[in-house]
Parts: sequence; C-alpha cells; structure tokens
Amino acid sequence: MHAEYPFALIEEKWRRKWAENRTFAALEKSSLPKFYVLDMFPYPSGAGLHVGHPLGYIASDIVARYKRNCGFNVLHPMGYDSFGLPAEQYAIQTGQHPAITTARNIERYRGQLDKMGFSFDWSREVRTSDPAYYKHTQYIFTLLFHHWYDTELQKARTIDSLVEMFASGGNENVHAAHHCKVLFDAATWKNMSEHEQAEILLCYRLAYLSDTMVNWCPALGTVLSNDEVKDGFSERGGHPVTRMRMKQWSLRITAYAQRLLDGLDELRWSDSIKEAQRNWLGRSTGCSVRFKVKGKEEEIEVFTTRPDTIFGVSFIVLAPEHELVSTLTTDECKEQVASYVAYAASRSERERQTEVKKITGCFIGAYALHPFSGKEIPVWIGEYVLAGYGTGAVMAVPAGDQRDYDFARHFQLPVIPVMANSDVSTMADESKEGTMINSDFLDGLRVEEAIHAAGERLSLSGAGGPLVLFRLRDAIFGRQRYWGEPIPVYYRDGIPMVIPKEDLPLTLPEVDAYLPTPDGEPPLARAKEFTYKGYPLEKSTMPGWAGSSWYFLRYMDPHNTSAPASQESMAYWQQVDLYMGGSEHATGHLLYARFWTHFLHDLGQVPFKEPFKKLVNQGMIQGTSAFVYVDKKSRKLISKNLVSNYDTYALHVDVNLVDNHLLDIEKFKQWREEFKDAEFVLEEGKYICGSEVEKMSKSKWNVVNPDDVIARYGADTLRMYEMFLGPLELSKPWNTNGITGVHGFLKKCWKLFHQGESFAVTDEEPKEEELRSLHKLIKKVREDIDKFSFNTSVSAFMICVNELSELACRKRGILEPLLVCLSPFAPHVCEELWEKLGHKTSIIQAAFPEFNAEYLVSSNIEYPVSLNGKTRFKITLPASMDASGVEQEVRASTDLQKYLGDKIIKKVIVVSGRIVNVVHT
RNA sequence: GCCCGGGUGGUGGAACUGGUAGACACGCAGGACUUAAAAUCCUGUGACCCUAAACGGUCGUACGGGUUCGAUUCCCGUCUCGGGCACCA
Repeated sequence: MHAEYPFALIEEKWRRKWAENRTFAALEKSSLPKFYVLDMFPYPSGAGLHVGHPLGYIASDIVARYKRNCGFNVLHPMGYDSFGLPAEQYAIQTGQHPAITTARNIERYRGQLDKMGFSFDWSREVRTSDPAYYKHTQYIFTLLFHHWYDTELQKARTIDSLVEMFASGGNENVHAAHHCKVLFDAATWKNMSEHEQAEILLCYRLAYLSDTMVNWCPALGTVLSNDEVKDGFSERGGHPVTRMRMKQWSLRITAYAQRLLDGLDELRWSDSIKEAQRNWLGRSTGCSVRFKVKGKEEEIEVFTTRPDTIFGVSFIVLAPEHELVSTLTTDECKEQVASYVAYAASRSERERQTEVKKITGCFIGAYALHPFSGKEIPVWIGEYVLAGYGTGAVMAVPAGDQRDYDFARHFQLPVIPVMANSDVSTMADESKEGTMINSDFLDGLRVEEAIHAAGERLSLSGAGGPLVLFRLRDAIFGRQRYWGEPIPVYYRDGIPMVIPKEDLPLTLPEVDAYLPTPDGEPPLARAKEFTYKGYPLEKSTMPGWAGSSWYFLRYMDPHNTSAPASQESMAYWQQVDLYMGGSEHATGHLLYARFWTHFLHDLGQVPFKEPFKKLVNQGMIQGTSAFVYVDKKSRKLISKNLVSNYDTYALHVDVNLVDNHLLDIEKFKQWREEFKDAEFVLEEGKYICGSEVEKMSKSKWNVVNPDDVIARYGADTLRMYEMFLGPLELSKPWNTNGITGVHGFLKKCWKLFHQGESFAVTDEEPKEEELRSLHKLIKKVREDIDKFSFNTSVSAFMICVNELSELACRKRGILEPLLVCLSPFAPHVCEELWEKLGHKTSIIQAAFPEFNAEYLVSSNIEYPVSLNGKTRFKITLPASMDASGVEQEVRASTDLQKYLGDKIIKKVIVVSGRIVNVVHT
C-alpha cells in the first residue's frame, strides 16, 4: 500500500492560502529593490486557454518567484486586452452586448489561470474595456492631440507653443514633423479664420485628422493599420484589403522614427525582434533632388540613395496618384494618362503585390530639366513608384537600379552608364564599387566620394541636399467598429475638438445593433443621443492596440482615478525588467507601446523612455493532430501500419481519445454518433493512430486543455513539463507522451518525504558529496534562470535527486536550498516542510551564506596554460580533486601528447570525467 | 531577392570561452514484485565491425572543403527548414 502523491489536495490548499494571505501582492512602498515581471496580457477569447498559452506565463512566473525569494519586491500582474473583434462579431450574430461576452470569457480565463498556480497580484488586474481604464487611454489621445513634435529639440511640445510661433513668425522657420503644404507668415496666420487655423494646426498635431490612403477591409467594414495587414489580407479573419482615400484619425508615429530606432540599442531584446523593428522603421540616407519642369512653375522633388548617379538619369517616374500628374500632363497625352491612372487605381493591393514583375507605365508629355546639365528628361508615371514613400517620385537611373533598368528596356528609354568598367548590357549594376564616368564634376571619384560631392553640390545649387527617410508610415487610429474606446472628439462647426480631461471617460453608447448604418456610417452612428454639449461626436473608435500601448504603466497604480499612474509609483517601479510574450507583436504592439512611452516621457509624465528593458519571446506550442484511417469501401477503421493494404482516407480524431498513438476504442465509439458501431482492423489487438504537427485549433481536434492535464497530473506537472519540452524560445509541438517522466519525478520527490502516513525529515549534518551535488544544482538553476534555459534546470533537478540518497534528501540542511530552487516549479511538493519554513521568508538568502553556494563548486584555482603560444587552456582545477584520473587519461589524450613532443606530461587533471588540464615540464 | 535564426540517436532535446558528443526524459527491449494488470524498481539502448562473452576497434552532430594536437562549436561554399521584410528609389 503506497500513499499516492495527492497533487489535487496540495494544490487546492495552497491556492486558497495564497489567495487568503494575498501572498503575491506587490508592496506599495518598500525599501526592497524592485523587480517588474510582465506578461503580454491576453485577449480573452471564447475558446478559453489551450495548453500553449501559458508557456510564457510559466516562465515569467518562475522568474517572479525566484526574484521574490531573492529579496525583491516583485510586481507580477495580469490583466485582459478586452476590446476586440471576436466579441463584436459574436455580438453582430447574436445581438448580445460584447461587454457580456467579454465578462464571461474573462471569468473562464481567470478560472484556468488560477488553477495553474501563478503568482499574479490580482489586486492590480486591468481590463482595457473598463471605462475606468479607457478614460486614461482617451486622455493620452487628447495629449497627443494637444502636442506637436519639434524636430530640432527632438521632443513633443504643446500646441500652444506652436500657435505662439505662428503668430510671431509664421511657419517657415518652425522645425516640426508635419504634413502642411502651405507656407505663411505671422500676418497671414493672424488673418486666418478659426477654421483655417484649425486646419493648419491639424497638420502638426501628433493625433490628427487627414485625408489619407488607408487600408480598407470591406468584409470587416473598417480601416486597418499596416501591421494589421499581412500580404494584402486582414490579419484577423483573413479578408481581402484594398487601398482607398478616406478622412481618418492618425498618430504621427513617424515623428519618433529616429528615436525608436536609436532606442533599440539599449534594449536587451532578441536580435530578430530588433531587426524586425529596424526593418519596419526602414531608415535610409540619401538626397532629395528638385527637378524644374520645362515651361512650368512646378518642380518635381525626388528622393534617391544614389545621388552619385545623377548624371545617369534618363527619365523620371511619378506614382500614378502623384498630385502633379494632372497639372504636368500635356494635352496630347491626357487621354492615355487618364486611362493609365484609372487602371492603376483599379488594381488591388493584392494584385500589385503578386504581380511585381509586371512593368506598366505611361509618358505624360512633360520634360524635367537636369539640375546640373540642364538636359531634358522625359517624365513618366508608373505603378512601381509608390505614392506613400518619399515624395512619390523617383529619378530613374537604369544603369544603377534594376527596376529602372527593366522599365527603360520595356519602354526603350536610354541607359546611360555612369560607372567605369561596368557592363550594363543585360542588367543594371547596383554595386557601389568603382569610379564615376560620364558624370561631369563627379568623374573619377569613387562612389562614396561621389555621393558626398553630389550632395554638397545639390545643397549649394539649392536643388536639394542630403535627407534621411523612413519607410514607417503614420498609424491609422480610427476604426469603424463598436467594441473599442470611443475617440474623445467632438466637432464644433466642423472643427475637431477633444473632450477635456474632467469630462472623460466618453463611454460607449448603447446601440440597437453592432453593424454599420445602412448609409455606411460606423455603428456608433446608431446611438440616439451621441453628442457632447450638443455637438456631434466622432463615430470611430480606437484600434485594438490603443489600450495595450500603456497598460504596463497602469499596473503600477491601477486604481488611480486622476492619472494613468502616479509619478511616485512610476518613479519606484520604473521600466519593465522582464517582458514575456510572443514575437508576433514585433511591429505592432511593441512599437506602439514604445512610441507612447517616448511621447509621455517628453511631457514629463513618465520617467523613462523605453518601457521594456528585457524582452523574451516564448515560442508557440503547436498541436499534434491524430488521425484514424477509414477504408473507403468497407468503412472500417484501419490501424496505421496496415493502411498500405487498403484504400483509405485520413480523418482528424480528437487527441483526447488517443494516448501514445493508441486509440481508446470505447471512447471513440461514444465520441460521435456515426462511429457508434464502427468496426476496426487492429494490429496486435491495438488501434494505432497517425499523427501530424499542425497549429492548435478546434477544427483540427488537437486542442489540449490545461484543465484536463491538471486534473490528471496536477498543475506542477503541467508547468514543469512545459518547461521541460525544449528551449523556451523555440516553437514545438505539444506531445503528452513525455509527461509521465516529469510527473514521475514529482511523485518521487513527494515520496521522499512521505513514508506511508508520516512525514520524514532529519536534522543530521549532510555529507560533503551531498552538499556538492546540491550546490551544483543551485549554481545550475541560478545560471539557467538568467538564461531562461528552464528545460535544463528540470534535468538538473532530476539528476540531483537521483544522486542524493533517500536519507540525504530528507536532511533538513540539504532540503532548504533544494526547495528554494525547486520552488519555481513545485513550491508545494513538500508542503509541510514548506509551510514550516514559511514561504514568504527569503530562504535563498538565508541558505546561501550558511552553505556558501559557490564554496564547493567554484572555489577552484584557475590555471591558464599556454601551449606553443597559440593554444590556450583555461583550466579550472578544484584543489580537492587534483590527483584524480591521472593514469587512465594520459592514454586517452595521445593527440595531445604527440603535440607536446618531448615535453613530459606530469599530470592530467580530470573533472567529472573530462580532461581540463595538462601539467607538463 | 534581402535580413535574422536553426539542421545532433527511434523521439523531445543536452554539451560552459574549441577538450570523453548524445546529459535528462520519452519510447523500446529484458528482468524483479504481482494470480494478473496497473503502479513501482533494476538493467540495456547512436550505427557498424570483431567476440562464445568480455576487452577492443571503425564511423558518426545536414553536405563538401579549411584552420587546429583536437571542431557539434571557428572560417568558406552548398543544400534545407523556420521567422521577418519586400517594386521603399
């Protein structure tokens, strides 16, 4: 009769204790050093959590618990990103208010999270859809509206300061991030109507309303920002997206492009995420060049990264949407230009992307004049030039750019070589090596020099000059949806005004349906009385990323009613020390959150610029789908290894009916009515299923619910197993096969202390090798936590417990630090002892001075050994082990002996069976 | 096309700054306990050769080269998988 490891009882008991004692509440005021561990908060979907979701939460929880034990005041909160599309679409279908659906889903999530024993401080929970929360989201929007970006001071400033500058000197000498097309002086400014002034100011505000090309998704009935569109389809739902011109709210994130780029250097994020952000920001240095147009007032401005090739320009291409197209087109070309522009406009984003090789274009009849030679250059339009980047116009140098080259060859335009020794008979030479030819004052210069010289000359002549450009676009901020934060704007005589702080939040109105109105207005237009002081309110809501752009601040002071968070709380908690989440947010959430933080920092509202000091991306857990094979003729189910004898098709089967490829036939028959009387062809009396790794999803029947795993093995087993599965940052398939190994280990631990009915610990002094084994473990786990390499930690635990005798494990002296290290995974395995010691005390600190963790493991002497002046052995030689393994290892290292020549090996030092040092004459 | 990151037993995966490759776990095989099963415990387990067995040997970290006394690790080239960007001038 063995007592079994009663994980359900243990876990239930400790969950209750933690809740009652508020064990994991972060201290409001503390002299302890702080540590802020944050998980990306989830969107509470109706499907609940599957076994892949908690992977990151488990890892961050290990760090949180470890840091707490090391004497830090740890902030480890959780909340919900609760505005979003699925709840709204459910509302459209059922008429149920999204708030109700959301609340229900959150409850389900909470139940699942609680079972897993996370050490979250739930008193700080946030929900982005809570008016008490989105009041501040709206407030931050109004701040953006009230500020502009000074490119000289590299800082956001109030609109009032801008108005003053306009009133005293117009806008000519104002250095600002803006899209204002007109120049005016002080007098003109003062003579403008209020309406005109408001229009101008909108071009400077960091939150602005403008007529822009947007990504329109007809199926969702809303616009989307660039990061919400993947390959011409909406990221959520996968609906086609088209480009169209629309009046929309945008945020001027481009003003912060350089700072967002520079800020990356100080962040401890993975290279791939940093690289993705750099890519997205897309900085490129070059020159702007203004071409005069023959017989016209207008000038065409282009951007180029290769001003050195300016004498190779043989034509100019404008984007079909370019605003000068209509004014520059000559009468003879009008017809064909009009039809080409119409053609270009009809092309969907998708078509343009898939047919990038297709060369189209049209001559508009105008000629530009070369800024240096005065030569006439034909002006074309072509869809390969994008309206949204740079000035929407390029100077085409076929010899130096493949796209220009293809265009030139297609329309039989000249190719002018500008580099010595480069062959441009079949393709462009894009290399930057060589010297310039056919280039007047640039002749003979190397590319680097020529770029510099051309830039200088352009500046001198007033025809352009060096310029830095970013690929990043401003972020479209309005969504034509119901379930989001209302944009706190009202219109007075058509002038947009923001609602003052004291009147926020602007709460979501009740509507009769969650669909757009029949005349295409957003759902909020259905609200009966949606006005502010009698003025009409903005009908769009904010995008999903609004609420998540500042939630990490809210956790610091979640109940503050007057500000997002108090200055004191932010001064104490500072940046997030560890941020855990998926890499899919690389160019969305992670960029927007950085942008908002930089902005709030400019206003003095946040004491730091970068919100997330260290970022770790956990991998995805995929599903392992199971299949049964149905014989097409007999409808019998054929076991996997026999299918070659039959003509079968594969059918997804619920993975919960399968254990180690073995189908539970009885459960399978009950699974669906159609299989009630199914017949099987078995191998050795068993039905073996096939398997395949796929995304975890309901339709593939491969979803594993953590609740089921916990019911069967306990939360500790689930947590430890998820960590054991492989490196945290890698994607890997969920596979229940190995879980018994981890479960067995925990069972074994439990049994070490529970002999029958009694609980056993001894106070004997531990032996030296027991301590050594233990300290090896402590060192390993500490290093692993630094590296987020939890899978090897689990192995280390298993080894340690195997190395220790049963008695040794039960010695108190050994147990304490072991428990501390074990605590991240299974703090309650040895519950009585744990209870006795008190889980709130910092045992790791108490334990380490006494045992001196480093003492046995690394109080070694280091011998740097240099052989032949080249190869260097850096050796750690434990004083206590110097003589071990001398004889047998000399033979094993014959290569080394050969190398040493006539030198005589005096000793070979072996540590854990490995040659670490050679002592020779 | 460009930029990151990977390819190690039947499987998931270990291996510190170049120093016994395959830790740990799963699976599999054999054994113990049991009327039996489950649970638990023990032993073996990269491939191949030699052997009655042991000892021993050869080959092995995607592929081909290189540096080194010594390479999973460093360098060059190729193949391949995953991720990001993509007519960005």
